[in-house]
Amino acid sequence: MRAKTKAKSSKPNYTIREKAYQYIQSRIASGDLPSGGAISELLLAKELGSSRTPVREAISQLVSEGLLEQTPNRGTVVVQLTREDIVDLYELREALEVYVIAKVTREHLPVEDIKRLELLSNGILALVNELDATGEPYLNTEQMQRFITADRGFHTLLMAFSFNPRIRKVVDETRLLIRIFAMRRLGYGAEKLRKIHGQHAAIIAAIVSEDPALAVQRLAEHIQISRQERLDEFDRNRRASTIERSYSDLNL
Amino acid sequence: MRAKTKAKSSKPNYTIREKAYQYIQSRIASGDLPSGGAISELLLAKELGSSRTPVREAISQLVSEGLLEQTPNRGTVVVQLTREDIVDLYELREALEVYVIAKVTREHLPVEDIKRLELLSNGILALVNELDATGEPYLNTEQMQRFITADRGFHTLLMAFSFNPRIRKVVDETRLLIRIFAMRRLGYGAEKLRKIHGQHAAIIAAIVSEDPALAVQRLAEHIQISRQERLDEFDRNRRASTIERSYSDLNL
DNA sequence: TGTCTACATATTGAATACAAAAAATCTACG
DNA sequence: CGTAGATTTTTTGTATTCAATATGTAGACA
Repeated sequence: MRAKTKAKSSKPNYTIREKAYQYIQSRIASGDLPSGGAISELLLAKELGSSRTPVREAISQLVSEGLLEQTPNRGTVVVQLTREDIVDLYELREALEVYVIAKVTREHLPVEDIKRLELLSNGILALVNELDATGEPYLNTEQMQRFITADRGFHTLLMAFSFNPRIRKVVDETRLLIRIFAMRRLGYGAEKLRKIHGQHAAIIAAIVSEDPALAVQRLAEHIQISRQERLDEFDRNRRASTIERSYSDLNL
Repeated sequence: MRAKTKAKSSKPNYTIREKAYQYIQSRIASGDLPSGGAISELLLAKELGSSRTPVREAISQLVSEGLLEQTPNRGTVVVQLTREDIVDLYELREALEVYVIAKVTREHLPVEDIKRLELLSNGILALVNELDATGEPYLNTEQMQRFITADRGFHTLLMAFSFNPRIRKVVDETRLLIRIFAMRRLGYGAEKLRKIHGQHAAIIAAIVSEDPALAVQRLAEHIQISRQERLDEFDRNRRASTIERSYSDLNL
């Protein structure tokens, strides 16, 4: 097995630039800065109590990571994913995750690593039990947060086993974009959670039985299901906002 | 088939920042700024006749693209790929290219697109003929350039058929890094060219016969062979520079 | 001679100032 | 009224200045 990769990304970074980066990203993630909304360097600088310079640099970075979009001499806006963007992002994810799981499965993953995957997977099962116990139909916000952490952790850990920081970085950025812009997922019920847990468990089983083709097939399917959900959501939102717009058109 | 994607990346960009970006990148690509060498904002600004500001922004972008490496309050250096970096980069390429060729092959590529691939592939064959005709054992610089163009074009075109600009971007950046830092390939002879052409032709054949698995296998092998060459080259260089260093150590 | 501290120098990070371009507003004219 | 053009305002792009941090060096002292 490959040695643990050098930790070159250890940047405590007390720079204002980094603070600006965190600040802007969190405001995008929270939906505070809406998709398609304009970004004002001056305003952000004021809010941060800094000059425009570090804000500009943070914006540059966010542009290169795909969260913002810039047109010269015009300005910067929060990216607005199209339907095709979602498809493209999921393809990218699928290509890389599938590659990694094939590699990982071929290379005989240590038992303790399998255990860690199962732990994360069981976190989802725990949420199912909570729902069953309380009788609530859907996850509340805090539980939803735990679900996202567990689900994300599962995939992140799987990617970590590739020992390829570059693949990891691309997948992380891809997942970030999807999460921020194509995911307002609400109302996860016990049934859906059970399905997802089942998929994760099936993937782990395929890894344990050292069947790369099966692992690939199951992970690909898992991702494609997730993709379809995002697309359905996107279509629903678009239909909704189109209707909304029609109404406001009538008001003119 | 998917519609042609919107051309959002059309930036003529007369900004100094963009000039600085081009300038620095070309100096890295030419080997003028050596791997591991320090980057001076002030010096580059002077050379460009500009201030540090646009240079800084260009540097930021190059950092995010992986050509430069930055440590806060210390400075910026041209990235120096390790052996593992090369392995990682080739894995990334393989994951994405393999995914794309599978997709493309399944989707029945139009004849004219196949023709375009063949055209590029034949460009390599033409070089073989030139070598045979002139009796030269190896490609000269100009021919080498044409080979790189043809070889790169083949893969780029293949990726273009995916109609996924995000995958294309990642592959492009990956290939750029490999080309700049892990490729000082010289002395390509007729035999090597024939092999590469054969591999390309075999890949095209697999696409034509609409056999995704075969196409995948052949492309993967093609990439892995290239990877091995880079690694061998890397090891040779390292051995050479190690010996060199031993000598200079003796001189102390 | 070796090491530690103080000072000098260089370089990055950030703030401010200025210029140029685009957007918004206003005005004159049809 | 509406529109074309001019003017004002805003915003981006660039230059310059200032501050903080790190590096290099010289000299004092053990």
